Amino acid sequence: MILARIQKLSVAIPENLAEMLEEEIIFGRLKSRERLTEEMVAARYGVSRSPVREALRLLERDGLVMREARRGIWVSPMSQRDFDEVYTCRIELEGLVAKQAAESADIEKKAEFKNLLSELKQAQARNDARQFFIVDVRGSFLTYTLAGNKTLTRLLGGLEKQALRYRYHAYEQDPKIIQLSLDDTARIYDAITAGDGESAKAMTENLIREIWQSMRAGIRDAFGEG
Amino acid sequence: MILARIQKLSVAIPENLAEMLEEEIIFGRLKSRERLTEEMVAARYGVSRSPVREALRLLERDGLVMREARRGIWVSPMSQRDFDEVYTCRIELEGLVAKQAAESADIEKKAEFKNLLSELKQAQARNDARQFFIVDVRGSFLTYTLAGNKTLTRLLGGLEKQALRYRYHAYEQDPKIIQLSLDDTARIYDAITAGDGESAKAMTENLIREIWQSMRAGIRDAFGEG
DNA sequence: CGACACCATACTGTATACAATATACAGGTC
DNA sequence: GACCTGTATATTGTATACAGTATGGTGTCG
Repeated sequence: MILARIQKLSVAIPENLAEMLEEEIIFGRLKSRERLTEEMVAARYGVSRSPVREALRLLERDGLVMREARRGIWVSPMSQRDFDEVYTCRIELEGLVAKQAAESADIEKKAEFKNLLSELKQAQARNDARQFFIVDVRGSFLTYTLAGNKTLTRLLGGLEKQALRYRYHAYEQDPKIIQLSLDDTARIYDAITAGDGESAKAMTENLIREIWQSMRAGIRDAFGEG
Repeated sequence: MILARIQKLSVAIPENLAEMLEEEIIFGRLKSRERLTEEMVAARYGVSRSPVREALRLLERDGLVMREARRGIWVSPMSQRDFDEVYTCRIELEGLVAKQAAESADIEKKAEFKNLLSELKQAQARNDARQFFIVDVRGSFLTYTLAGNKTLTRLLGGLEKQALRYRYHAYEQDPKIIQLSLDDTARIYDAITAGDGESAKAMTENLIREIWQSMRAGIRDAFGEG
């Protein structure tokens, strides 16, 4: 999703717009509660309001913006409450997808995890947070692909992005949070590659729960309880 | 969602259109794989293509229609595979929502379950399947409201509808499947009202799993493995 | 000074017009 | 006859014009 969008803009403008806005929101260039007027977005990207409206519907679907009928659209507010919601859902669904991914027999795809892991380490070494998160998302999508459950992928797509907003914020506050993410991610990848569904699930659930707990106080301090 | 839409059509046309199309799809008047052209829908409901496009985006979000860029939109195909996907996700998420609903202290809302249950029994006695499912959906949304987890509600909204398609189909094949649904539903309501989150969760998971298994063969016979 | 009504403005919501693209079919070429 | 190419048509995708509504300010009245 993120990435790989140059020169694609000629087709599927709404999807591409949505991806670009997504990035703006995840990486905090569009801030929580900031208003988005259709005309502003249209002017900024040099298109008309029609594709903008559809792009905003897509963002709404993924919980990145909130619409109030006939009033407008705002970047979704962040709060500890929202964070809790996203993470309680993630625990269940990421656990399930890890289990189903582990049960896949697609050895070649599983081998990809090794490359991703080294890319993650490189990004971390270079202190390139943006790249780190982009690769991390690719890892998530690899997991989703392995699981081969389209419905689950659809649901997780809309959670992953919200989660990433919080994770990127946490990184900005304290860059060494990446270390935690990297260790966790490596362990998850290993569990999936090993092919033991039940333990992959349990590990994933535990790891996400850990991250959740470690980030929780900081989120409250930054955004309030909600 | 279903229901309560007469005279609201003046505002929020896309949402209302989506609800009506939703019903058409769930109750099988729009069949699996049937093509939907924007102009056809627009003409049928006496509106222009703009709100139709947005309504179709909403249906896409909930997995009820599939879009292929620049080719068109089709009612999502049903299959045992898709059914399995929806139900594996439902087990996790409905379990979670039941737990969180049980933990709510909103006694008045919980009391509503009693009324819903008697409505369900009436609908069953009258053999009014459509009404049965409509009330059942209201029960689900009451549970979601009690849980007070907007993110979870957003995710479940898109699963519930897909699930209902399969459940309505099963009903058409064999009307006494409603009996199973009623018993299950009553037990779930009781568990939530009792306020024991963990057991509400476990019960819900088991009950959904039971329904899943009982319907699975029939779904394969009707729609193929996928 | 406060409250209410009115109007201007800005924006969302809808309709329509236009552009671009996919599909089917006809005709030509090998 | 098989395959390719070009063109007609249907449908999606985008731009623009118009309608309706929420908001903020101004003025008037109590």
